[in-house]
Amino acid sequence: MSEENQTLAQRKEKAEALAELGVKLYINSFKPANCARELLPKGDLLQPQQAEPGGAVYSIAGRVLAMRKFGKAAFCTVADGSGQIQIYLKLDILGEAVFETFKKWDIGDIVGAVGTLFKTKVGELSLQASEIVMISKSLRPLPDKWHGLSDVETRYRQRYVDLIVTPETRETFRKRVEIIRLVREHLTRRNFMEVETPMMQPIPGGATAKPFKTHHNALGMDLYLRIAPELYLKRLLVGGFERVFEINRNFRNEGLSTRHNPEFTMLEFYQAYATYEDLIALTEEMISSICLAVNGSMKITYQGQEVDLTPPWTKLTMDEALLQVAGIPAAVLADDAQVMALAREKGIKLEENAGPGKAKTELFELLVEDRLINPTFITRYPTEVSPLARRNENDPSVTDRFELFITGRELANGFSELNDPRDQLSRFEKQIADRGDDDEIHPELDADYIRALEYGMPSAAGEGIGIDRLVMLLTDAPSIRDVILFPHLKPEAGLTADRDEDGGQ
RNA sequence: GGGUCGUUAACUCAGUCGGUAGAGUAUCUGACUUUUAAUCAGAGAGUCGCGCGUUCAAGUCGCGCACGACCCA
Repeated sequence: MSEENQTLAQRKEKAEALAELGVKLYINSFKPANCARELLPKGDLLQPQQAEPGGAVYSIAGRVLAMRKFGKAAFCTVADGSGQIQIYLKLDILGEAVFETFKKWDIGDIVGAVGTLFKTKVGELSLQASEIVMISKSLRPLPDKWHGLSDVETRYRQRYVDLIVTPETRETFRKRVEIIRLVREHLTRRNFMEVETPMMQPIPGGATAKPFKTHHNALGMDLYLRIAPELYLKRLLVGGFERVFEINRNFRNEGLSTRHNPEFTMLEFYQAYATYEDLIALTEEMISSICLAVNGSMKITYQGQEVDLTPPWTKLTMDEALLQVAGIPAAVLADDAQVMALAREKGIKLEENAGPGKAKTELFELLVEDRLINPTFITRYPTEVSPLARRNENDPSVTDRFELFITGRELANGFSELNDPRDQLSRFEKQIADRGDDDEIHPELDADYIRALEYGMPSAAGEGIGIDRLVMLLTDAPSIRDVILFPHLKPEAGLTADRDEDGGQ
């Protein structure tokens, strides 16, 4: 014990002292009948220093966040899941013995109180406790009540502490839950059915990314954590489920950044007999209405930038974007050789087999993406970079595909689906032939997917929306780690469980 | 992978030219029965991220490492 920090040692002593007074430290018999949010409005009916007429008895439970002690009386700010309420403890009412146990309370303890309501002379509704209980004794001190917890590493590693002391963090994750609920509701109302497809796949398909590899012992085979659910969802279209969606984790074995976490949440949805234009309309309506529901306005601020999500949103073809936003002359865009030359001139490294489609896409990423602050759909993506999208009827070099950009970031990607098994097979084969030196990316031929298409997949359109990025946008979060409860970090050095000889129960 | 910055008490942070480690909050003791960043008086609390080096002397200078943040690839 002597090796620990002082506070931890002192609290353990207090815990022992309480135990000697006959107070149990970790009970599960107290069930609060009320919560802060429910009681607080009752204060509107009271004048300062007035007790609630009728003297109804309420009970609450929560964590002590602050204490103001006066020798023979005290105020405690207690937080439960719904909010905060103050309890008032008085020697006269509780009696010597109980008040003595209260003196061993600490900030951070989870306690229960039973009592009546009154308003203090400064006008704060308070529960005057007639009974108090210790529900769970806290052994570690909470961060500074005024400055809070600002060390981001601790906020990510010990999210539980962050959630206790940072209201903004609680708010962000409540919003996240609400956003996902609204997405689900939006699609369900339109007769989409929510499904679950494999997270472990023998062939990681549906995107180009490095997968995580794992091994199934009983089957004696390698499996990959999915990089996308796309090919399974489209198998369901073949099966006759005409509108499906999945909100779940994808895994990509790549770098971490403020926009990338190795596991992230993706919405994918597929609608039979629809085109990418239908999905553009759906996306615009869904995201703008969710923003309105969550933020009370379609005009928001993201990291100091004004963003207006009021529909209709801008729609530009990739060529139009390159012309209007990047100022690349139409004559250059129309000439494959000039496009390739321009890309090289801008320092873009193109693989030997890369064509003008790849070059345009790279130029777009370099010169246009960052500048698309208000929502913008970019359409007519080159076929070369869209292995799963349907070719445009009039121009087979581009696909019926779009991506959505907001605050310079890709938020959604959708297209009319390729359902011709012959075209799909040849594009898979090209993808495999073009595989670079990178052994970690495995474009493998998913023969079963081709077989599924051979049974006939209805015409359809499908889309993926990055949920984490959507939540970042709508909660004004600068980093993806701020919208993921437990983001990935390297293990903490030197962390061991405290195994004090008498610390356990 | 590269660059920049950071790591000092439980939390938030100071620490000058290299010369005994500081504050506020929290904690502990005492006073205080309507406070709310309660107040007043007193006290305790440090592996200065880790290691090596330079020096009579290192939180401070140098090198390496760990972890984190941001930027770049």
